[in-house]
Amino acid sequence: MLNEKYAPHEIEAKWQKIWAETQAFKTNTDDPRPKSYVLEMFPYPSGNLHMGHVRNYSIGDVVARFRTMNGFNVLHPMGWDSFGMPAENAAIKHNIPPAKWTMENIANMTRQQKELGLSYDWDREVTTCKEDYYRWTQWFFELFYKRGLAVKKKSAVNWCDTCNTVLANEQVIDGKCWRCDHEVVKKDLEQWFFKITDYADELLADLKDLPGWPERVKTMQKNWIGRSEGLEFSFDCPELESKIPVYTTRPDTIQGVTFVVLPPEHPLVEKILKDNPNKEELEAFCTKVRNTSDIERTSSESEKVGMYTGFNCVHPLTGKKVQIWNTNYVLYDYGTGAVMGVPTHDSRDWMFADKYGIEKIIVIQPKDKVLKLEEMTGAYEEDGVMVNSGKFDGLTNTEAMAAISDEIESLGIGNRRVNFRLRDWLISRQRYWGAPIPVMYCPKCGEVLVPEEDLPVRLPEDVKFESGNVSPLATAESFMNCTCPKCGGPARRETDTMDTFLCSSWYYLRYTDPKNDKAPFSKEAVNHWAPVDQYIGGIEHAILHLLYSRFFMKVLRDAGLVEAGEPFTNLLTQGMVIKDGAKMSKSLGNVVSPEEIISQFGADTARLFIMFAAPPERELEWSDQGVEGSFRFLNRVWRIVAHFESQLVEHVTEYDTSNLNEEDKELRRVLHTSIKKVTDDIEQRFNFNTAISSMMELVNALYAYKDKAAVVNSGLIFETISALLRLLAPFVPHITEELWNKTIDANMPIHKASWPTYDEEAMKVATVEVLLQINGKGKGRIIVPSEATKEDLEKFALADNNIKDIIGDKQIVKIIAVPGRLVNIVIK
RNA sequence: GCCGAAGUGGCGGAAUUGGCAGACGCACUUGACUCAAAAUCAAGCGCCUACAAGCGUGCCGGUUCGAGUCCGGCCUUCGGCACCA
Repeated sequence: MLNEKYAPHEIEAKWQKIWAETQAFKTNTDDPRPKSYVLEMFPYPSGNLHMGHVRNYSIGDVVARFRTMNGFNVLHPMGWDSFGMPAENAAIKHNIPPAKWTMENIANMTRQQKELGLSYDWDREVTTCKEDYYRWTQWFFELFYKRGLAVKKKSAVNWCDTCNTVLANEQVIDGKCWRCDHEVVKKDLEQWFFKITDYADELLADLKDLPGWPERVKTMQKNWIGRSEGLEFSFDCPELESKIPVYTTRPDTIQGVTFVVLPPEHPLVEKILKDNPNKEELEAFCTKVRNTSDIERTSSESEKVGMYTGFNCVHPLTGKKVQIWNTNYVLYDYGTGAVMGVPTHDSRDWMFADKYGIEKIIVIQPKDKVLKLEEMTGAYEEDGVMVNSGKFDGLTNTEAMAAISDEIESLGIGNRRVNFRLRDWLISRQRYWGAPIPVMYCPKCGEVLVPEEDLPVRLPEDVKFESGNVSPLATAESFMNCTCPKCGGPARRETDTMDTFLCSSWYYLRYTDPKNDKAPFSKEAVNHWAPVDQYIGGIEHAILHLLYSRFFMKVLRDAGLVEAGEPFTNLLTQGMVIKDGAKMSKSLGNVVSPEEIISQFGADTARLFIMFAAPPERELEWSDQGVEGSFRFLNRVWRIVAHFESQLVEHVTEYDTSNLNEEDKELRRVLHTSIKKVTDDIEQRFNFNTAISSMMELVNALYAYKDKAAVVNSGLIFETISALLRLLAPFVPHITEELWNKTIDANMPIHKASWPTYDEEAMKVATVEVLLQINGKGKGRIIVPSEATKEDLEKFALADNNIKDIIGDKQIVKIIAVPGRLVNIVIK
């Protein structure tokens, strides 16, 4: 007998225990069913789950359980992105070893995940800070190194003074550190980079092969990669015995060049300063610009300032003298680090030239008016016809782009070129809690990789975390001193660790073969499961993790380790969970903890509410009253099943559907309509909220049936409740498992049951209500047989007394009849 | 500035292909049950209205028998990129 009352905590604990004991969600690679890999972004073990996690995992769990019930062999694993700063900060603050802090957090969060009833194969759990994982992260570093994709180079890099480490470009948000929000400064340092730019073209081009990704994410990646096509060519500079290469996307405006601008970092600046009569002034200017913060310097609102260097170069097409200026508005790390100045057709150049009285030449005239220098107040950047451009005069500027590029190329002074905004990925960090970079420095042999068989390079434990200017690893002598594998002489280890984003760039592949100690994964396992069929996570990784993983996958494919070139076939980006219109945060005091909700209502209610309150991609406004509503619904489900328990235990699995009374027919119609709706909503649209709505309608129909039916049809009730529980099972696994076990099938757990199917016949109705319209305005309704044709509808409509009255002696222009919906009579 | 998404009751949201706007839920109102409350059940619930009618999906216009949905022009909000030459 079912309890009269729904007692969530009791049944949730019971089933979680049974699932664990029976290894209910264990996945085998050699299972013959078609595979489906469902994955949620693994968390950083910060200590406790928050509502964003609950939303993420609930979505993933619904998809995973739904696919299992639909006959797929589903891989649904969970793991820990467990290297990173917070562990190290905790070590500094509370004097706890990072590993201990991390593992304790993992234990707590695992408990919380288990309390949510998530269907993970816990045997495949992956923890990036464990040796059996980071060994392979180091192995991948070596793979990249051997392929020439991991290089140490000196450049101006982003440095965060609070975190005491360098950052990748992707980790700088509005000039600030992504972690601590402090302003980032530039430093010239020698650092390790992954050459993601080698794959820029492919990373951009392959976005079109990702129809299962949100447009928004693809656009963000596209913007980030920032491809542009243009022309690179040089200005000859005999005065400095040198050439100045520049890059432009507007070769059509070359004849309008009146100056060339260099940032202070440009290599030619040194030569310019030497013996310069204005040396002091110029030097002071350059120093001032260099000391401006990056944000200020790269803001389009900053004033453009400059100084004439006193030198000139020669225009390659006209032979005219072109002044060379030092400025603050050129990015030295994009293109060639020098730019041609065309005041008339570039707004930045206009502002600059205007300020310093530099010559302006119009080379493009718009089609509909004539520009005059004295009337212009800004640059003309639109299309038009070429003027003042010698043999190119009269061409449209689009034609001139090609013609001038051809000319420059044939003169041998330049080439068409593609440029990217994307920079190489800076992967070294001056921090402790990360995978050590497996490199040694030998006085004789130089930079040497740690031999593969010696991996992992273990993190030492005798380090000082607050090490000031050196990496913490440099404080561990036992770690630092090593033997060069090439010459056997003494060597020193690299003291930097790897960016945690590197650990997370391949974890989804490790799940396919998590215990392999011969390789990061076997080809059979990885090619069976990869790519991930459905990936679910927050939009904040639109560039960072999702771009790095795509890069990784392509490199691994080129190395022959995997077949697929893209890691995630379909991506669902969930919206944030907010409360009172703002992101939940401690400082705002609007945090609702998952544990609180679970202890009050149970995990099923928490999961149901979070899936019902909003479609997954949108923000979700937390509502305590909404949670109660979800709890109420589960109670309604419990009570209606309990109400029909005596009929259910009869197990009438077959009954005559050809001779049903009206109440039976109506319930059966709602049932089959709901099965179709829920299936389509989950499978095709991820509209879990409307799927739940229709299950609520089905429950409402059961209550109506309870009140109206004179005789209860046991077969129909069995069919209905058996299907209802299965529809609900992916969302609320515990309550459905209990009800199923007690009333439908005690031998087969509901999560292994097959998804209900619908019968189109049952969805049909005998009659439908049709709207009658005159000139598009509703004038009444009639009930007609549902199979009534257009012609029938017209007849019915014209026979309607009310319609007859309205028409009177007016002329009927036409009649539009839409079967099942409406009849519109147009009269004059 | 460029690119993208969104704008519907008191609230979260629905309307999948141009066909009855507001499903489902929350809140609220009324009734039943109760000494009473909670729970539950039933009814109502866009605006304006005594009713009929009228109005109503950010704004202005268009296409159409018919527009939340399509087209043109705006406005607002959010997100990304932005001195990238």
